[in-house]
Amino acid sequence: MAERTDSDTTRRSERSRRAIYDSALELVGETGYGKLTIEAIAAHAGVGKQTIYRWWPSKADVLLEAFLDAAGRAADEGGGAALPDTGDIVADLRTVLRATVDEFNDPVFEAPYRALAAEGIANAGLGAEVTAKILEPRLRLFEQRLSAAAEAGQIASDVDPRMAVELIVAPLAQRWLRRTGPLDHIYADTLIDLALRGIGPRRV
Amino acid sequence: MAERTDSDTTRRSERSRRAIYDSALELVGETGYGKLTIEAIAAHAGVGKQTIYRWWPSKADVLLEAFLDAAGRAADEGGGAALPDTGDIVADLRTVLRATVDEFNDPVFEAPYRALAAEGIANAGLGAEVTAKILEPRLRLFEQRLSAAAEAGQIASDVDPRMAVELIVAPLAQRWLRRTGPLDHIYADTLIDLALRGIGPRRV
Amino acid sequence: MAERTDSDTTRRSERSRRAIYDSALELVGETGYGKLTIEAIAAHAGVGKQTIYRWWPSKADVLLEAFLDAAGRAADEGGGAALPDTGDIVADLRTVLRATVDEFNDPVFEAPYRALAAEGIANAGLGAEVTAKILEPRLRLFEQRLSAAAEAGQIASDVDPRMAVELIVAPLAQRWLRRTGPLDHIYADTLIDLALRGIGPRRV
Amino acid sequence: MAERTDSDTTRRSERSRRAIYDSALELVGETGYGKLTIEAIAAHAGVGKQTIYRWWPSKADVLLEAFLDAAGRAADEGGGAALPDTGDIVADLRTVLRATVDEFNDPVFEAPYRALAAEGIANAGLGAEVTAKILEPRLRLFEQRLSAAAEAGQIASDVDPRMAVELIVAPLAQRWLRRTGPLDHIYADTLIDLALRGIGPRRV
DNA sequence: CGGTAAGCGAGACGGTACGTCATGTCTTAAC
DNA sequence: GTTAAGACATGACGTACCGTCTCGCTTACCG
Repeated sequence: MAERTDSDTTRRSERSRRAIYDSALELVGETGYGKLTIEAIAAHAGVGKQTIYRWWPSKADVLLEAFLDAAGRAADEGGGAALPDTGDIVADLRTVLRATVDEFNDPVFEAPYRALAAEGIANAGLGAEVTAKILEPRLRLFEQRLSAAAEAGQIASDVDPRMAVELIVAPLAQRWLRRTGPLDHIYADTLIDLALRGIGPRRV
Repeated sequence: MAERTDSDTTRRSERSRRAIYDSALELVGETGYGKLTIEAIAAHAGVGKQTIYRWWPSKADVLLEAFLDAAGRAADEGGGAALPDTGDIVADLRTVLRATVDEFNDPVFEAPYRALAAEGIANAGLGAEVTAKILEPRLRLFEQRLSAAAEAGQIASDVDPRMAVELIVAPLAQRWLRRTGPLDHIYADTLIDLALRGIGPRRV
Repeated sequence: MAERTDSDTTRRSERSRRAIYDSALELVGETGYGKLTIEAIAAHAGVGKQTIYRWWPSKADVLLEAFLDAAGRAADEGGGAALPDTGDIVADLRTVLRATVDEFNDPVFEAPYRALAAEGIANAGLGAEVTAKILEPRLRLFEQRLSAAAEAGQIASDVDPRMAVELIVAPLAQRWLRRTGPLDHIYADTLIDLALRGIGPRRV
Repeated sequence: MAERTDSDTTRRSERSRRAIYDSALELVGETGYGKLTIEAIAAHAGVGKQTIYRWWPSKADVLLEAFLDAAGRAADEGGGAALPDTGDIVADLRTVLRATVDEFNDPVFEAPYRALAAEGIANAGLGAEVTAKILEPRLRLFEQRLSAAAEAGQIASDVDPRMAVELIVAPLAQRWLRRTGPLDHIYADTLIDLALRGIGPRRV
């Protein structure tokens, strides 16, 4: 992650990098992404501006790395990578989607991630990075869990797993991003139910 | 729409407003939202900066109104408001979602709308406006069409229409916003099929 | 004075002109000439900007007329035009120069006049007007009084009266304009004494 | 002079300062002080506006320093500080006052100095600076020369030297400032003669 | 005495400059 | 030889006034 440039990275100040990460996350929460300034990050971190420009190409990249760093730390502490697999796909999806809802409602997580999402939507380059480094890894976990469920006969086997993932995840993401409705555990449960059953006419 | 402020609006220059709308839409397509400048809009429109600041609180609002104005004109020309209702919900959804896909792939439409979406995601105030003025009206059309389909027995009648709409619309919107995959007619068709059937195990 | 333009002046609003004069003099005292604004004068006078632009070519001219108007009123009340002539030139000069010192120390008089003087120094056109309408009439009074004194043998008769006037008046004006020293009655008296005697060696 | 602020001045760009001085003097000559613009100075000097705002509080201060810098250079080249002392006070005063007249008639000198004088008259703060840095040093030279003349018996010894200086210098300065008459060598000579003799009745 | 044209208060307009802020590059001194 | 500090050229910000214009209204005059 750190080797964004080909400079000799060995002399890089670890202390400065940490301070920059912390400042970026703190300030984006306080002032919002639009008013987040490289100068403010540098000043708050007690660091020269050049130290930021030397290692990162834009403030979005600073924030992206800061976010990934924080997420990595959280993952190390918590369960980490894989989705739970109790054998019951519905129960497992509930666990995961409810946790996701809680994350989206946690300001500490939400502020930087929403900023990155918004910037990634506007800016294709950053968007590709955000997708590759944050979104896709997560979607792949869903794909794997759903494939396992299909093999276990709990999910239709003729469905493209990627499409299935999107059918479940997209409505929740959309509600969060566009703020089109409440985002709570009930919504997560209802969504899972609906995605599994479909909205077509009931076959007796 | 025009009465954003409570100033006497009667003296307002219609010519200037048109020029500002046109310039905003043109420039956002050329330079992107991030590099879109009030000064550039004013210069391109042959208008004083103050004329923009007098009537709009931010460049996002200029763009929002410009977009709504253009959309209104397009709607006046084209069919306009309601979704088609041929009696066949699947066929109608295909028509509409394929058209939506085409819109998302049309640079003239995409540039300003993507900018507004991104800005609305970062900025709750603008987001509420975008949602209320662009997104919700559209979602309501879907709700109405789906309710009619439910009465006709083409859709499950025990499903919250709003949830049903989201199940269909959100995956497409997310693909577009996050650029997580190709966005074409096949995707639209597949999505409709999947949303109707659900991803649960096939019941015989 | 009023016929600055060739417009029909008969329909001109006397009430507005008075209000503009008063506002100009009041505001120049409060904010200084540099920050004096046509818009502020108009707003304070409850008058449209155009009413000012219609009748005066610049804010300096507004102020000049306002000052002349006020000076004319003061002159009508007070003695008015001529310098005193008691037969004793020294006593008369003392009277007049002491009064001048008092005027220069009176903020109500000083603010607009200093502004006009400064502007007239920077701007030759206005300077000519100020000189012609304020300064010269006053200098001519001095010339006349000194000529009378010369005939009476109280002043050297081989001296150009204009030069004589300047020798007396300029040091006082200079002290006031450049603030190079205290400006009081003692200074006035000393100056008169010195100007009469000269600074050359005493001829026993 | 340069240490107007308490910022570390060591990093300051000498090249920029020179360019700003030159531009200020050139532009004030071309467009006059009223139309002199910080933006124009910056553009003409190839300098950012902020570089001017960083080091000077106002355009008047820029011009003051530019003028002092130019005057300092001129003084280094020419004779510089002291007034001539040939032993003949009248001859020396003629030399100096004629030179002063020539300076006042030289557009290169006149434009910035007149602007500073006018601005200093309107603005007490700048006026104090102008007086302290330009006017007073010059007046002190006159005082010294006149004191020497008094000791030599060429000037009345019972006259306050400061008053004597003003009696000679003020009329000339006023003629220049207020443009109340021609400013030439004859005027200078006449003025000196008159100031020495006084305008009182001739004592045989 | 009723129509009409001017002056009027109001304020939008295209501009220019203001003084501030942040950008990304650069130089310097200190560690 | 990277760092903190911060000056620099650049360029956009949002504001204040400029001088011009247009809008309805009021008011005097003139036919």
